[in-house]
Amino acid sequence: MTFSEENYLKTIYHLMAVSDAGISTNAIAEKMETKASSVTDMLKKLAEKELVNYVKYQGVSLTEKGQLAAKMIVRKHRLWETFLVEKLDFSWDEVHDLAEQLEHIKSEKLINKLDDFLGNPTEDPHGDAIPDANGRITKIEKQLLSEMDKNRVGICVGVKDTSSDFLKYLDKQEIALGSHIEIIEKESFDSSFRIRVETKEITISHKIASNLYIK
Amino acid sequence: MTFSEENYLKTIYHLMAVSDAGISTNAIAEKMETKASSVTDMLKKLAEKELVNYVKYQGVSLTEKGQLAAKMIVRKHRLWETFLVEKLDFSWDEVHDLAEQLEHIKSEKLINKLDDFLGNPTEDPHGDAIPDANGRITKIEKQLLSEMDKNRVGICVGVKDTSSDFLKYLDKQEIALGSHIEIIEKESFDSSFRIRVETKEITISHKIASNLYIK
DNA sequence: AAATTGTTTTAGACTAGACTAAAAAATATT
DNA sequence: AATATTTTTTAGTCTAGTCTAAAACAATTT
Ligand SMILES: [Mn+2]
Ligand SMILES: [Mn+2]
Ligand SMILES: [Mn+2]
Ligand SMILES: [Mn+2]
Repeated sequence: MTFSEENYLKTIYHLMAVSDAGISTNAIAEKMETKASSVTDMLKKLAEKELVNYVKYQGVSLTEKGQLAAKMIVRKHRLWETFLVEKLDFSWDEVHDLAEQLEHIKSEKLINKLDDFLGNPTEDPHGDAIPDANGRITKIEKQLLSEMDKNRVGICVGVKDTSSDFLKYLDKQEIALGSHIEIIEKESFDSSFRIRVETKEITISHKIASNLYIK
Repeated sequence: MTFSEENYLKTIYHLMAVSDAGISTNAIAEKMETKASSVTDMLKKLAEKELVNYVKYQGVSLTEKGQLAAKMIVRKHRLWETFLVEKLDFSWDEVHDLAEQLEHIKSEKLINKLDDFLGNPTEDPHGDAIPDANGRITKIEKQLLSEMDKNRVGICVGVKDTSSDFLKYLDKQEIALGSHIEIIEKESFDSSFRIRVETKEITISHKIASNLYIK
């Protein structure tokens, strides 16, 4: 499988996690910053290889085979991110682009040894689940901070937006995975939140709150 | 720089280490298992980018810029090999092909952090020197076992042939980097060697002896 | 139901990197 | 010095992956 094929599979996989319906050509093109015509070409090729179910004009979905292949790429991506943060001391906002390269290294043995070396982690530095060697995923029940009520407490276990900008903002506010969070007040006017992070009280916008997962 | 360009640079670099003269198109083609015409095309492109000195029909050599670029690829290759053996517990005959992939990951920061993580090694698992971040190489004086006289003793510090077959043979004979070697006898008839490896006495062919570096 | 708008596919072109076959240049042999 | 052989380059073709522009189809509005 080529780099490009792998990137398409991964994109379709991520889009399927959001909407259950058939994934549209345009949605893929937009996410990959490419043109719809390029997507159509690739979908034909992936369909030929039985990695996707593709019917002209009706969007696309992964086959079982395609799903497993996609999961293996996601597995590699998240294990490499974990390696970079845990072992090489990168910060969580730096690792995504590197993992985009590393996820294409072809070797089952390598990734399984890396998995062992890291102690078989179940989540990556952004709180996202790492599929195991068989593609199995242990889901963690978590909730967006924006959907929680006043006075609730919990632990920050993940981020929805993993952009460098957002992660740096969280660093500045000293919000990290594992941080203890308490909802002090919800401002109905602008939907902002007054929260306590560990011992410190801060105000965050609704946008921030809707990108933080709490358990 | 593309994967392919990097592979050509690396090949030219390795060929230059052997012969000082201009590297021939055919030599590159043979080493890369490609066709001479493909090589010519690429040499033009690399010359355009000022990575090689190329004059039609007269072979090619690396420019300063090309040399540094090649050294950085070799650096990455050897650091990744070291990582695989030291940290992930691969054996020395398994890592080359993986490093061929990993050497193309683009990030100075990553490779320098990896270097630190490994304790800034100066040699890879095959005894080959690892260039530092500036491309500097600490040469180790070493000698082919085949060029040593009877009764000489030393330590095995490297292998010339790094093929999986040869390395597996060495494993079988319990010859490793660091092994104490003593030359007991040189058979003039077939140029074979009777040697002591640590405490064990064995006979090795001339071909084997000419692929072992001793210090 | 027809017309408009938006989406998707097709057709055709381009680039990188490979190949084969033929031409040109260099080298070796007589 | 002329001829034969080998090496290298050129010319032209192919594939993967991308793009633009046009055509086909689907969805929405009137
Ligand atoms: Mn990521
Ligand atoms: Mn992640
Ligand atoms: Mn190697
Ligand atoms: Mn090596």
